[in-house]
Amino acid sequence: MAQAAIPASERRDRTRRAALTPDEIVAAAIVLADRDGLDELSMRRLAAELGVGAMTLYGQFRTKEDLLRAMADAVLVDAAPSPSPDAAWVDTARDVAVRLRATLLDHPGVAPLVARCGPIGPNALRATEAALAWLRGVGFDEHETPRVFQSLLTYVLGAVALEAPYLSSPALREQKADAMRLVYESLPASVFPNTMAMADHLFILDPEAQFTYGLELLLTGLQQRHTDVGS
Amino acid sequence: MAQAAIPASERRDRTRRAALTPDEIVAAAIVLADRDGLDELSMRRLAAELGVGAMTLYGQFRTKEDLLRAMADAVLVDAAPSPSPDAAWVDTARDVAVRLRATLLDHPGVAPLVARCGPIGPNALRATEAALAWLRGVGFDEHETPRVFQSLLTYVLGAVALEAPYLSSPALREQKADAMRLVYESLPASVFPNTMAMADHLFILDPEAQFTYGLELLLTGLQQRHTDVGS
DNA sequence: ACTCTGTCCCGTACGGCGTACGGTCCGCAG
DNA sequence: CTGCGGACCGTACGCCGTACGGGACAGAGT
Repeated sequence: MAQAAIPASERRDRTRRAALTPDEIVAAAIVLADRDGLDELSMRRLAAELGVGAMTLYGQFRTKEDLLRAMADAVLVDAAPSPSPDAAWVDTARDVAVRLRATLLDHPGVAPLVARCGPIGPNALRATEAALAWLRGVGFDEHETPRVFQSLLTYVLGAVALEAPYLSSPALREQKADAMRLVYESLPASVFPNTMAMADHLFILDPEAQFTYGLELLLTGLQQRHTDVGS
Repeated sequence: MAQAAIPASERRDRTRRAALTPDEIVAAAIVLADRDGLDELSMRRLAAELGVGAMTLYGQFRTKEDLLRAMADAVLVDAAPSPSPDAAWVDTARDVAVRLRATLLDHPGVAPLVARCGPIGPNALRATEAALAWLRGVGFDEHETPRVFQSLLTYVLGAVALEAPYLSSPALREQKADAMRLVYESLPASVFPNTMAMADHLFILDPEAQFTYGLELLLTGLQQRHTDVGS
């Protein structure tokens, strides 16, 4: 093969390149997943984006699954709560939930992976530990703390799961919008009066306000529970 | 080709079979997805399960995506709330949330699709309409109702998203369990004291109780909101 | 200077995927 | 008997994840 003819610009500097690091790969994978959607993320495409051959990636990740797990965890740097001593714990709770949601929605391609992979990566573990320590610190006991943590996490992940698809790729977003318009225009108003009346608030408008609403419900319940149990 | 030699038992009764219906296909797809996991659901395998060729399926569904949407919706028959007139509305709310979760966990292979596809199928729309009508009936106004509905849905879907992977296939369940055991055994207890202390309650034990706990938080908040706003 | 060795990198190939296309077979209407 | 319309599917194409084996190159040993 006429390999000598390949120009240096496409050869990605064939002189030893300090090895393609896992972090470079993960970063590129996240960019690709967020831009084109998770379905469009293939090992070949990712490798092409990095200017290497597909099999090169398998030097750093035994499997595509491994890479996906790494992506899910990479997104969770800075997910730990940042309690300020002079703020009410409810405000800290709200803040961490809002920040986590924002982080995940910044990475709509990666968001589905976070729920699927579970909190087994180093960043996820660090954030979990910090959250648990904080909850213990504000007066929840050993039994209550994991329940509270998990409840908040559940709500945030649910909200993201419902929102992220609309952001994850132009194609999917448009397809959803089409389907919804079609439904709302051809739906018999006599059978679905409430759906029609509240359609706008149901799915489209102001997901931020919707998220806040449910979060406040949760926090109200939490506050009550907190004072009931003691501390 | 020696087609005459194919026995009738494998030919699936070549005499006109009243056409393979979409519902048969969807039912078989759900069984397959729940048994082997969503990743194992391919058009070829599904067709083989039904005793037909792969391309036969495309007579009923333009695309695999269409089939997945149909599966997501099929699971939602009976998802509508069943309010009994002499029960408190909070109890009805709890009941519908618990039932939806149970339904989705009965179909761990299909559950991820429900969040991804949105409520655009006929069953989903029927259930949504019924839920909205019920909420209006118990005193939530036009602005509040979709918020409440969406908040409950968010929590249930989040909970299912966190639980379903553990049920969706033996392979994945075992892989997760392995990863978690490994983490919990090789984790430096000095850095992760809280995670270690509460590990059992965090992820493994009694997801049902965990779900109920967060649901009660949400219902407490809802109740307070309900009395604040009026009715 | 010349080999040796380890490390990175990747060309090739295999089996499986979704699905476009163009038949083939059948029961029935004329 | 002939023709038709619809259910069914064999084949093929371009992707996918990834096992395998080998090529290129830096530095160590002689």
